[in-house]
Amino acid sequence: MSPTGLDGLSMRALGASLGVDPTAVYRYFRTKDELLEALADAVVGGGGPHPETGTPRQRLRGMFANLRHTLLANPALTPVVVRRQPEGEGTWQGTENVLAVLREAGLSEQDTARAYQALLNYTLGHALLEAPYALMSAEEAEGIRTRVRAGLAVLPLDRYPHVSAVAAHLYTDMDSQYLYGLDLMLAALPIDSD
Amino acid sequence: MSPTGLDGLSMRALGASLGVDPTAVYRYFRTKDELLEALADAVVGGGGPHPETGTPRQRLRGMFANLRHTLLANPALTPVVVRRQPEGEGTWQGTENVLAVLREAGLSEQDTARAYQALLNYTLGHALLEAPYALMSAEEAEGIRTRVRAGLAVLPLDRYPHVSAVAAHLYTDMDSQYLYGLDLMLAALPIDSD
DNA sequence: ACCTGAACACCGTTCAAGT
DNA sequence: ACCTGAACACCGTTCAAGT
Repeated sequence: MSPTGLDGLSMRALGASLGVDPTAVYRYFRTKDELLEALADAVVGGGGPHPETGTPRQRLRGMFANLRHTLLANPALTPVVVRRQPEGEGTWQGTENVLAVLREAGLSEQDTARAYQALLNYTLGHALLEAPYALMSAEEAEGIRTRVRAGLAVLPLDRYPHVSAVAAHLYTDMDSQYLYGLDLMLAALPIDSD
Repeated sequence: MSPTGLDGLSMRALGASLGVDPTAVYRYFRTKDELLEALADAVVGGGGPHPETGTPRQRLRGMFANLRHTLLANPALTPVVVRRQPEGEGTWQGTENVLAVLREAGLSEQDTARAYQALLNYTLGHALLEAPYALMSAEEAEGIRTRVRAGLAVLPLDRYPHVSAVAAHLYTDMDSQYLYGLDLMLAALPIDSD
């Protein structure tokens, strides 16, 4: 099995694919980590003011689904982007946008901060969790989920009745799993009803 | 900086600390991954039937807070445990317990599966996210959070008014961040009121 | 100014050889 | 049955030397 993700990016492999000595890269980046940070910055870079429409909940839903999409656009870089300390235009603009929606929906400063953090941590954590799957082919990922469901369905019925009963509904696609959890959080936010 | 977490566990380092040739370990484990799986199994092992008390929400809260605690008890192993395919007594018993509470609280099979998945993904993702912090000293982790908050508070007020306003409430301790998000999800579950 | 190539201090893993 | 030690194919990184 050839290495995937970040393991596949070695300074030697990079040099080879550039047709250059592996150590030549050190003229431009002091360490491999610095190179990865630069790549992570490029991934995040895009975010403009991005005005979403609809109810507060719909706008928040769009913003975080969008963040998840950005994080998973280059799954090999997902861990690097997620662990990056928050900094840069894009990050701050994104934070400001979310906080504005929460605040204008009637949440207190405390609740705004807590809700933002909860939604952010959920999205970052979920991206970390699914990055390895995003790195494989769709068939490969589906194969794994199918195998897990089959394993669950075959458990002794007398000891694990509920697991057997709902096994077919578990380990579905990651998109709907993410959105279901996101909607739970959004539904519980103390947003003014109008 | 000496390597931390899994990077610190090399076959050579392991051999040295056992006072034995590095390759001797290969008599007992075929690969390093197999060794790590065995360690992950040991981490998960404990879970008995574990009857919690209180309302459904309280019981679910306890169960997932408990799972997070188990996952972070050995932060270096958190990624290994989280990515492990579900298997073994402990895992299945834990799943059965959660599903039972959800089902008995009046959720449909579909909703039971989806709610379980959402709570599980949130907890696994959050553990992945905070494992690096659990690996450092409490002072070190607090130092990082303080620095991030300070960075946020110092942003230009006219462009990021909401960020500046709530900066002091962001990046607090991980325990309350986790519990706040967990409570949001639990609050939104369609549980029978009695 | 930029690239090369040898070298250092590491990895995981294999395998013939020792006891 | 268990351990050793050399070896293979890798890493990230440094640095003197070349152009």
